[in-house]
Amino acid sequence: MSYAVEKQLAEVAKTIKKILSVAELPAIEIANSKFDADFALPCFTLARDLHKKPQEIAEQIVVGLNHPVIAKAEAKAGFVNLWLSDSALGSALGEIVTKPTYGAQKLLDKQKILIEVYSTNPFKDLHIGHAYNSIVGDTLANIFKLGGADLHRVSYGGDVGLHVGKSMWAILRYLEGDISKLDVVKSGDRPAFLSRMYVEGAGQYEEDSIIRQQIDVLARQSFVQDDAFFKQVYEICRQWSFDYIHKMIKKMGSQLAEREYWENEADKLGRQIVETHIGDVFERSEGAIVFKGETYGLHTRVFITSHDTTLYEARDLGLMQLKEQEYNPDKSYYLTAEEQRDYFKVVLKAAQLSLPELKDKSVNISTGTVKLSTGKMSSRTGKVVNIEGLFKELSEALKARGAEEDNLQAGIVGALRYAMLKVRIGGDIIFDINESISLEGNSGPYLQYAHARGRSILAKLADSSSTEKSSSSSSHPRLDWESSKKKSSLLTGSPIGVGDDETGEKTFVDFTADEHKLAIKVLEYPTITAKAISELAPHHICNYLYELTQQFNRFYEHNRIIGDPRQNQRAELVNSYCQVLENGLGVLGIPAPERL
RNA sequence: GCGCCCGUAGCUCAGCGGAUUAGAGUACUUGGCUUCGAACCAAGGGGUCGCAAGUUCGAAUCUUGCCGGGCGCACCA
Repeated sequence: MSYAVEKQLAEVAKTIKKILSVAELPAIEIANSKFDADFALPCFTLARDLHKKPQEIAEQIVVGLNHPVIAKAEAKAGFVNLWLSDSALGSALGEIVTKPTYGAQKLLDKQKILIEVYSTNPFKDLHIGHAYNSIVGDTLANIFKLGGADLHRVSYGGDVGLHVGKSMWAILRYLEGDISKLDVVKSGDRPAFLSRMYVEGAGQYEEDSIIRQQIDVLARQSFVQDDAFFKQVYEICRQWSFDYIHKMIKKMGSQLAEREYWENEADKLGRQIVETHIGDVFERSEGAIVFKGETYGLHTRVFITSHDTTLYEARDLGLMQLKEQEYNPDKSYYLTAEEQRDYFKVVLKAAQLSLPELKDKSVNISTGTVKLSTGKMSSRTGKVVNIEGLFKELSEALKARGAEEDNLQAGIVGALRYAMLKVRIGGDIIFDINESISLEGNSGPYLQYAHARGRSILAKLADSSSTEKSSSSSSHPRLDWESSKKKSSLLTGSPIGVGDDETGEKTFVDFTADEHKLAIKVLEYPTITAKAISELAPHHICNYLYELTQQFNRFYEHNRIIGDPRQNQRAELVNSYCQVLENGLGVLGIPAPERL
């Protein structure tokens, strides 16, 4: 995707190359915000090639540069500082309204990408770490999509193994052979019930060696499932879990996976892969089947235990194979916590050797650990925070601050997602519930508020213009003031808009300093999306949107929109701003309600 | 012990394919609502960018070595 500003700058770069008669030019950067300029060209690398001082080169460019896109150029400290002309700015802004997907890129065009958006274990509780992982997964999926990828969301559920044995042991004990006892558990209580059962089984496993043996038997049963009663109970409870997981995923503002893989189905395939490669990839050791990673600078891991059950390692191989068969993707992304980083390297190496057709399609992105700051929440519960408890806390805090009931959910999602997405993926994240629900400063609600504020101005304008005129209410109220004007050249949008051709009325004739600043910030969006896509870094979008809304709030503070002689132009500008903000929030999975 | 990740303002973090005068939020101090939403804006104090060398005209950013913290290293997921 090539946006107007990009094209304009490319033209300027061409001109500068001519002035210096060089073939290559460093990138024209967005100027540091502490300087007044829009863009800057550093001349330091040029200095080496041309054997001149950077400042001399900068001055040479300034003297020679005469381009309609550039209103002003200045040489300072080895940089050429550049200001965009009003006409260039105006035509670039027009794109935002005409392209609803403004910000989308083609960096990943035609790539088929698979991403595991959540990997949860049924039977166990969902805690804040699951929330973080799934929110990051969902947002990365949005970013891949923004990059033009053929994106597929999948998930993986651990429905076999020891943890299932632990849960099932406690559940079966509770039932005492009578499955109708499950009916007593009301649907709202099911997650808590399952969570209690798991905790009970896990506790007994540690304490009692006889129970441990019973649990081991049940764990094996989760694979084979040849006991009818076990199977019946297992399937009901697993369904309860998945219903709950789906509910929570949606509540966090994330999308469900289009294909949900279960360990159950990856198990057989995984075992088969391991067993057919004993000798060339895997080897027997102390009764288990292992992969010796030391040969490759990694460590040894067990794939099939000495009790002849598969481990996560083997099942992951099966999963990779399954994904390959069903999707044949170009890239397949796995999101894991950092403690799984080295684990994943081993599995990937084993996969590379035993399944060469996978090549290096699988990529692991590791996130840090979610830690709670020592707030009242962690001290009260004393342990990991259950995800529903988190929702409750967020909801109460928002209500206490006077949030409208209708938009409570939007606020919760905004606060939670933004708090988790605004920092770089990879490091540990210190989650402070009080800070995350704070409506002030660099927060989700700040952005949502700033959006609602802008929309409310536009709505007000739409109202006044529709009451003045015979009210033929448009389906797009926020563009109503447009109807009172002639079709603006902004909306037709000359492609490159260098302003040579001054035919027709321009919505943006000139810009005040404040308008110019806001406009430049709005137009920075595609540069940011490109960065977020290539680095897989949602936090760039967060930071940008925060700077954008800050810029808007400053503008709003000092400039009147309704009733000002420049009303129409400013409304257009606010509209562009709202559009970009809404687009950006959309990528983050944060709703942008018209009112809060 | 080996490997990976991380040390930037009191706290939470951006900035890291070097480049104009290290930035935000929060907390603290202060000013601004008869005008489009004050969940806002403006101003102030607060930093040996963990330490030390090296590369460079120039390093928070690259290299090396230390120090400090987290995680992983055989049958949990």
